[in-house]
Amino acid sequence: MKFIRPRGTSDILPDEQNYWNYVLDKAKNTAIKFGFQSIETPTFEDTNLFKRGVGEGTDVVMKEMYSFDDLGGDSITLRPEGTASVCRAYIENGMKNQPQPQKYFYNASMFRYERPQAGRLREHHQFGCEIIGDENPEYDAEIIQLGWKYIKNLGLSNIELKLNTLGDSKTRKLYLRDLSNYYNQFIHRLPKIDSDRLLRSPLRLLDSKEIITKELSSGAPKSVDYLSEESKTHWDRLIYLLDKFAENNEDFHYEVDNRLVRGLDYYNRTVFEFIPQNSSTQGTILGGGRYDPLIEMLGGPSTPGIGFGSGIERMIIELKKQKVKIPANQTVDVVIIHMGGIIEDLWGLISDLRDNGLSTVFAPNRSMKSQMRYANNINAKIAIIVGPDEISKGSVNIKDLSAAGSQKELILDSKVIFKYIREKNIL
RNA sequence: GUGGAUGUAGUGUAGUGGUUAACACGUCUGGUUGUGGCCCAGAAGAUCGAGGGUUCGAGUCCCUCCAUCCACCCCA
Repeated sequence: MKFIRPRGTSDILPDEQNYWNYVLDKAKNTAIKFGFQSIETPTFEDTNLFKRGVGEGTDVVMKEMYSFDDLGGDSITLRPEGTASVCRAYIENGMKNQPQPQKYFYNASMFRYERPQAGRLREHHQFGCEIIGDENPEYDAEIIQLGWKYIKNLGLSNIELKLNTLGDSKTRKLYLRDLSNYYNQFIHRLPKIDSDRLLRSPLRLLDSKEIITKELSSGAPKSVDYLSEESKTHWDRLIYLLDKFAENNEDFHYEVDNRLVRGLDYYNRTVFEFIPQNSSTQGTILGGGRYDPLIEMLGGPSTPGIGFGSGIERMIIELKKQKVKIPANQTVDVVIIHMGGIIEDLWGLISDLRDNGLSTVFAPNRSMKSQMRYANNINAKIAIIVGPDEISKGSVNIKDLSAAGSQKELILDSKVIFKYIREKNIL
């Protein structure tokens, strides 16, 4: 019986870690520059949190949740997304008593029972950012700038930013009604997929891939025309702010796409996505929007919020596709090559080396040639060679593995060894 | 959940019904006594994704399952 990992999960092996470290470093550092703070919430939550927050009618809740009853009989769900949990934490911990708005970032596994594909997993990792407690469009602009800056700091290019507004809940109902009515006129011409969807979520028809629907969609009512006075002001202001931002950042571009829809119920007003040009269908690298009704829906005080989630795995796929140069994995600094069963005489030295910041390992107990090969194969920078001869003399041989024939005998004294390494500038 | 493609050592591949499944990279061991990278030699490593079936005989054909990939759906 062989075990294999569950479908749609992945092992992130040491060779891949430089990508993960790179992406997460850029993500965190960028968010910190924008004044965001790290937050962590549990991997699983009360199932109702997601039903209530994400929306009973959404695909995510209806057919993609990892839900189960725990031994106490409570229904538990592995989080399918991050925002609901963060908002729950905001409410539960009384974060409204902290300076507003609160700005959080997190990196966490998300779980959705989906049919796996490249860039779509059952467990994937999201770096997410949220601004909670201020409804002004300046923060819409800020979160978009943060997303953009993050992607830019990663060294990615040719990423499109798409932007839309869904209006607020009142005008949205009106809009949805008119949108449904519009498509209903053509119900007999719609492909079955879309006539089905029309009942569930009419917004979806706007970004349908069916040719007929696409044609019909060009004449469909636009959400921008249904904005309330406030939402219109909000939207216009956001556009103005982004245009201003673009004046100082030449490579910042956005495109208003009134077919852009997002799948979670809590979104209102601003929604946006960053999508690599000529990407496949699993292309969205970062997506988010405003969710003003959410906290109240979860039983908290009426509190606006806006945020985004970005898929780490998708970022890495794109980094590889664009051949962005990533720093290599950290390698070992010093390998101790030892003969004659005297390794225990070197533990003091090994300890000193580590305490002074050098990653140090001893070679496996094999022939010297094999130990040297080992040092080479793990890309170590320095070999320190000690056998019975050196022990009796109280010395070591130290060798710079990047240069041929650079071996030097030193006395077995960590200070002398550090001095030599520093002077020779080997590391 | 729907449709399609694929599945051979750790990785990448060859093998297109017939003896002990091949090659490259990687790993390990050697190339005389304690010195890596190049080179040379050798070894280990695959019940050919799993289980059934057809056949005298299957990695090769058929079925089921599993997994990966692609499209849909959905989303990060």
